[in-house]
Amino acid sequence: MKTLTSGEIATYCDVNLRTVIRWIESGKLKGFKLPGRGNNRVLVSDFVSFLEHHNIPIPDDLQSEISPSILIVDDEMPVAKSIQRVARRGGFESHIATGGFQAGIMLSQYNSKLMTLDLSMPGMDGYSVIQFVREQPKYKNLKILVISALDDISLERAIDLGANAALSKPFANGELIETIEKFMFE
Amino acid sequence: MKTLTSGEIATYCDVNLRTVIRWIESGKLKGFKLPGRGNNRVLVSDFVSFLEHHNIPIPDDLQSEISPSILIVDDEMPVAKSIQRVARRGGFESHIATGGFQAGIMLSQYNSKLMTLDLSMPGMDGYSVIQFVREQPKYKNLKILVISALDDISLERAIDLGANAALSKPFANGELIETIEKFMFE
DNA sequence: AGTGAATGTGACATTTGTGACACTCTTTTT
DNA sequence: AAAAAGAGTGTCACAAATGTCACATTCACT
Repeated sequence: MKTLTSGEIATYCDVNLRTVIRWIESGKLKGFKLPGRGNNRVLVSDFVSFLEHHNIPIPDDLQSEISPSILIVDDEMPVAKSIQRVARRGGFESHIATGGFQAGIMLSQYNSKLMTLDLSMPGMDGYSVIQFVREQPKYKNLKILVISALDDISLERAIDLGANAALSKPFANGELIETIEKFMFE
Repeated sequence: MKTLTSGEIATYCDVNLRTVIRWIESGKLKGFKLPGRGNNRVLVSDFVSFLEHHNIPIPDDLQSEISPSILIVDDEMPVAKSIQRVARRGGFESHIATGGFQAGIMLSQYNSKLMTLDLSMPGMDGYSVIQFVREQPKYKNLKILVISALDDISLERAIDLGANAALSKPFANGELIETIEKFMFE
């Protein structure tokens, strides 16, 4: 149930804020007003259907809202598959990347909403991945779920660097699906 | 997601606004309409490809939108920097990625026309990178220039997998700039 | 509580879309 | 060769949509 402000919509549509407010007032764009002074909010789903209805291109970072997917980054295929199974049972689409390069490409391709990340992949520094992603404004909404066999200190460091949560491996399926759902439903 | 109005395009093309609207309506120029009375907007990228398609010179201030750049993938910063120096002297913009993940993200972020790739980065298999990129239709026009200290057999294998050229390290600057220019100018 | 950024509002300035028609150039017809 | 037809573009006036600006208010932080 994520919402957008009039200003955000103005940015997305490359249009003046004044115009967005007029759209909402005239009913062209469905929205609602906050109690305060009547600041506007628009449901992402309403905004997306508004865009579709007018053939306006949909920004990349909203793509992940309408068809949210999970990117599973793990070099051990069996582990990745088992994560994927849990995700699928929860009804989520997911993709597997077994290397850093593939992960980068796929992340931008699918605009995933959530990325599960193995910290200790050979030759790939999970920390620097977290750090790098967090420097990119494009992925500010990406949720990062660290899944690692390392100790708690390491997990905490990952959180400090910007991961949204961390699970120690091996993980309990119940715990995993719970965490996934938390992030996928925002 | 920067967009242009019909008026701006009219100015760029030194043409009447009426004409621009007709282009859009007839489908010659891709665009979309705002909800209000149907004011037109055109994505900069669509406009640029429209210009290219009709051999119309591209205005300077749009040049930056498409200016092709080079992505330098090498974990050794000094080597990467030296490649970058050569590229800069040739007048090419370039970016450096020191890890696979960063390379993947940057490749999609910048409009890279050429990627230089070190085959033997710790924990990152250059071959699988080539293979993966070549499977992606999105990057079918990306030129891959392998720069590696490995033997000729390895370089040949890279070519077989889809690299466009290979240089052995250490490389001669003259040779490098020559190769870069060959690919950057198509 | 306080402070900077974001939002809403009104009045006003600009830009844009539309329709009808004129102009130019090329192609087709006579 | 002259005339006619056609396609593409420019011009004009007007209405509608959008942008701009200043300012008050509220929001989202510390």
